[in-house]
Amino acid sequence: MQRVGIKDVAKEAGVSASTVSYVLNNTPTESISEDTRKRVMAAVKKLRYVPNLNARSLSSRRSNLIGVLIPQTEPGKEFMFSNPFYGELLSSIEYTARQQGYHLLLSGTQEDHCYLNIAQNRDVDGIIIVGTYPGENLNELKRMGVPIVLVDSYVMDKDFHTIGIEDKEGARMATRYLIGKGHRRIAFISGSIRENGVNMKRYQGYCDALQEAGLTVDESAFYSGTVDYEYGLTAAQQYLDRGRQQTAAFITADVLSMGFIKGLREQKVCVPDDISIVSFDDVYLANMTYPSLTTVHQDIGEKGRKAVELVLEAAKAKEHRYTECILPLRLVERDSVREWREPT
Amino acid sequence: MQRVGIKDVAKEAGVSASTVSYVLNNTPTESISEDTRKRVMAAVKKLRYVPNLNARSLSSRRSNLIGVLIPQTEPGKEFMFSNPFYGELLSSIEYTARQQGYHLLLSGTQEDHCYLNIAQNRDVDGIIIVGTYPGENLNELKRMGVPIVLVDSYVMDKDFHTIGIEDKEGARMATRYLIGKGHRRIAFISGSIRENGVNMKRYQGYCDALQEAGLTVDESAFYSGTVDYEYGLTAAQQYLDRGRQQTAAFITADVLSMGFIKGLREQKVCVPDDISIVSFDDVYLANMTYPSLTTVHQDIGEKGRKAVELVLEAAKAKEHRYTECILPLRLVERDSVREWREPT
DNA sequence: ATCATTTACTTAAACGTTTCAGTTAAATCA
DNA sequence: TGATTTAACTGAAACGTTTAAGTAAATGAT
Repeated sequence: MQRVGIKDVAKEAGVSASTVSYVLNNTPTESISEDTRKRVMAAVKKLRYVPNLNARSLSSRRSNLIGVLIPQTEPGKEFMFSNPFYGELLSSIEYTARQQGYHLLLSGTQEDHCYLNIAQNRDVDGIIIVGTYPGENLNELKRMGVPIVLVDSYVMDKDFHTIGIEDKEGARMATRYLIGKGHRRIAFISGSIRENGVNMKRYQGYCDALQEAGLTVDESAFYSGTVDYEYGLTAAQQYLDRGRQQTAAFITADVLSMGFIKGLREQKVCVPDDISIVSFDDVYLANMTYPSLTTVHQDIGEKGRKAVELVLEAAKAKEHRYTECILPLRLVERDSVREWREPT
Repeated sequence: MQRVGIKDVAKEAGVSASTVSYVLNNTPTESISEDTRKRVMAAVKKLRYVPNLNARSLSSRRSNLIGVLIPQTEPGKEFMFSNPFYGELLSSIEYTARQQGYHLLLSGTQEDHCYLNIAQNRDVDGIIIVGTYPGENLNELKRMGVPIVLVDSYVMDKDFHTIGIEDKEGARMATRYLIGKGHRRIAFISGSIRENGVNMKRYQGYCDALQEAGLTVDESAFYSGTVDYEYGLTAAQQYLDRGRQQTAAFITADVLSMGFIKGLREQKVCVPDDISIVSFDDVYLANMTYPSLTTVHQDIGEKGRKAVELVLEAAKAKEHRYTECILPLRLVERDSVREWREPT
């Protein structure tokens, strides 16, 4: 099975291999006559030539490849998309990249350090990392001048471009909204709160809103686990076990809310009649479910587009300039919240 | 920024580059002394050497890369994962591939023929194509000996391995189930019915079940659009416009059901009280929603695993042997169906 | 002691591009 | 007219691996 290479095209067109390369790449510093250009293109078409991008990468050190790392929530858990948020984000990244002639090298991230490989191995032009990772590995990444965009990460390091949202402000907005509806005891339900993480920021926003309103932050209103449907179910059980002390909950992910609502419903506790919920993300799902979720909307599509934009910009720029991009949020009112009047 | 290459390792370890290569690849035909092996590994560690996979691909014609093509339902539509099914499938594929040391080259597929590029360009070891595509392009693919696995496609061509499910039988099972619950007028709601496509098979199963039971296949019970939430909403409107003639519906995708249920609810029509629904796929979502969906369960994780298994098996085998894999289905009973007694 | 085999390597030619540094021949300029 | 520039190419050395073929020393068989 002989591949047709650039030399075959050259022979067919009666020119040298380099000329073919210049034609194909439209190299701006080289001048090619209209005639040769046509002959080359004809040969390309005739022989069905498609350039081998591996060879091109090797030679030029550009690969037209973007590495994308998506967190795999649990080590053994097969579905990294336990949160549909990632699917939507990935989809947007893929689409945007493709429009610009880039392909995606996709990998989930567990405990191992496979993203190092992705970076160094294939000469990717840039890397988009979704979520945060242990700092030691990030340091490894820094030393290999590949541009890196961190999505939803609060690693404050000027060597990485970042793109995120106003997590704290969004959480504040959500909590305030519940307070505005008359709620005084509001649960906070989220994945794990690591220092400087997204959930931490959201917790801060939640606390701020409570304090502004003169309400106390209650330890027993705090629920923390993993960001998935299962923990939503668990949180519901915990809520019931603790005696249903809150009339509302701010939940940091739609998928968590789904589990929470389901868990409650199994015990005949209804949303929003018995407890109101505001959640976060506004994934596609949030409007499909019953009750539909009142949630903090973030533009996931835009997040993906920006991530690609940033990474390609950085790849093309010669000198490193740090960029940060924070996307706006807004609250979308749907059916998971009701006004609350304290029974007298 | 000088990359550390195999030569640097060789120099450090005091051996030739090929020896390093042999050590790294554990080439079974070469014998290496324990001493050199250790020296090489030490040098690798010391210099932080990571092999360049592009060069390796170029030289060996193996890339440890699997191309994955996921359908993008509509040309302009950004989210190829309009159906969460694809996200779950992709996730499984990614995980399985990674366990075996393979990475994914991901691309959506629109009208353009980008999957040709993926195949030829990067020397992918195999391609997994989800859904069906215009035959002409498939012919192009055939001529470049890359193993190809078609997922959920009824292209009957022994040059492609295939993996799928008993679509017809599953639909029959679903429809029968509704009939067993007393329903006599059952709608069929699906995406477009292309010749030989998955939806066509499911339609056949639906028809079979009706005919077995002596029921007539009614034109006005047939709804066809695109496989997404939006069409679910539309179908609901159509159902209402046509005068709610059916007491049940077999819907060929969970995501369609979600839209359908939502669309009905907006008009105060309830599932399962007013109309029963059995759908297909059993995506993660199907159990999260209210009412939870009675649906034909397929093992999406297994589908992904099998796809990778097949493609890698084919990549390693010297001679081409056609394989086909059909996964079993089962009906999962949840809350979207009720018994129906014809009012007298 | 001699020849054949095995072990443990090395050399060098691919793999298919890009790109720097020439090399012509024609066009332009003084 | 001769010198200089420009347009249009070509040759060959990278890029970082793999791998077939070769070699020298050590081992084994006769």
